[in-house]
Amino acid sequence: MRTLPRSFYDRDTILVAEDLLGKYLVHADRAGRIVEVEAYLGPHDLAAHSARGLTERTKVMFGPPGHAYVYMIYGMYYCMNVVTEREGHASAVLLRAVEPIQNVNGRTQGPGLLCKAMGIDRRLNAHDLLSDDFYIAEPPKEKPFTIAKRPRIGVEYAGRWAKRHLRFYIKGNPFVSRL
DNA sequence: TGCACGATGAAC
DNA sequence: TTCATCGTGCAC
Repeated sequence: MRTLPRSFYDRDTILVAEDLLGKYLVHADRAGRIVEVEAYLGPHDLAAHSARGLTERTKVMFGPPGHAYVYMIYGMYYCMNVVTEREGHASAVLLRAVEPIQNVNGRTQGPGLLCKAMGIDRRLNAHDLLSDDFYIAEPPKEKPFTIAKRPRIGVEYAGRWAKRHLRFYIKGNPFVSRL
């Protein structure tokens, strides 16, 4: 499998989000096919963590593209994002669900369960995705699919940003967390 | 130094 | 609709 190059992530976040669908997320001996994601467009996007500026937690979002932004949510789950666009722009794509491909145990529907099943935790925060043990790759073979677009989950507080269709998933895939 | 609150998931 | 559970961010 071919690991996605840095240039893949150094592009418009919405394009990266849509292109991540169908790709393989690999961590150690585990692999999952990405079937649902959400785009967080930068400091101006009120639903994005980077909207409150550069902080200890969000500094990875402000860094170079192609790195993982992993944080703990509600004191019990981890969420994984892929940092996009040029350094300093602070945008990212949240991985919400994967389809089990290899050595994945348990449910993978939802960002928290996805990380649990893939063995992803805070140790992988800021990890470069152009590495040998944790990366995203072009799948060996891929059949055509339709991309569905819906509002993001759990960001009702973000005003008009909450209404935008920035969640993307593979239409008809049974591993998508929510329709 | 203290405290309110989540880009969740599961139970009721 | 409620709750578990804790790191982060900002108020004091």
